[in-house]
Amino acid sequence: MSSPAKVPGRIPSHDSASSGAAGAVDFRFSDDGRPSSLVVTQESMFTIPPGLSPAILLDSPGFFLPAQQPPQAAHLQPEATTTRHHLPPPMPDHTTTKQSPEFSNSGSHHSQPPPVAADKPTEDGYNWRKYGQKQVKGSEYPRSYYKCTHQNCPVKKKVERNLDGFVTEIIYQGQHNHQPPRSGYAGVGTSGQLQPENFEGQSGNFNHSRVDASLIMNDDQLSGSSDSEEAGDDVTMPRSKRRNVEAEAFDPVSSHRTVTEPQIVIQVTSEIDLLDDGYKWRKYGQKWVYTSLLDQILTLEVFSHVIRYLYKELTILRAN
DNA sequence: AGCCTTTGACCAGCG
DNA sequence: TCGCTGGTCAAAGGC
Repeated sequence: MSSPAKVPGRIPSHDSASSGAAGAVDFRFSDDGRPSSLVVTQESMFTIPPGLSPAILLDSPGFFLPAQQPPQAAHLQPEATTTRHHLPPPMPDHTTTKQSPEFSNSGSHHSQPPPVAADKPTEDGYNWRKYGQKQVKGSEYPRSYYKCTHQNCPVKKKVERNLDGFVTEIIYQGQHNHQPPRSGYAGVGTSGQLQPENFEGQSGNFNHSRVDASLIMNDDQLSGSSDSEEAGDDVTMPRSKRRNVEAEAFDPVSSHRTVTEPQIVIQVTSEIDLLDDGYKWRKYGQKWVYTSLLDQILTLEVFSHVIRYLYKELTILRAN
């Protein structure tokens, strides 16, 4: 990536004005004007599949990956009252005794959930091997270096976590030349990796059987906000400031309170029965749930809004 | 046994 | 050339 132009942007996610944290993504462009990389901040909300180029993402309705999302049958929950337990919990760092906010307040009477694997790379569907860690100048937190463990895969990523284990920044480099291992997310195992193939060809497949998307959006973000500027009015906010705002939005106290505003929760199925949310679960039943055609249409509608919003925002930013 | 993390050393780019 | 810095290597140890 040579002399990239860094363009800040935001992914509309939770109602950041209330309690949700906004995922943020910086698109970087190479000299020829083509998107070259993504920098994702506050990763605990969204994980951008590292194998996808920004250009591909814009064409792909299913590019949001939950960092840790319990697999569920696809469904919509309009007017639902939800708590932030829907949020993928951040991954605590074992080197600190502090509990992540999500754990420390997730139900005051819950027993302490077992700590997630130490310094575990983000659960974005790929397996990573940490090959270094360093305290970089100008950064408050140590930076960890990961390589994709797939054979001959050139993808690397740099992850910065704060003392609570929250990912404060993640930078992907390169493109995967393979599909994510189907056997599960990072940390689940390394077996079952697929043979290298053109992953890009699959990127737009909305019905891909992996967990392809999980969005939690409020009504404003669904009802035409993509046509207004309000959703992106802080697009020009400096990244550092934006990060501070996001940090505030992730305040442990506020993030746990019950949210009463109408929300629509979209969760797309996963093949795996991995409920890696920090708690231990015992499965006591299984049942086929048929998603109605209406639900599927609504799901596509939501993603359509998101993609249009992102594309528009990107276009505006590039024009400036 | 195999894979992973840790961590000090080493390397390369830059001013 | 030297020092600084970010990135990578690789041995050691853990799981």
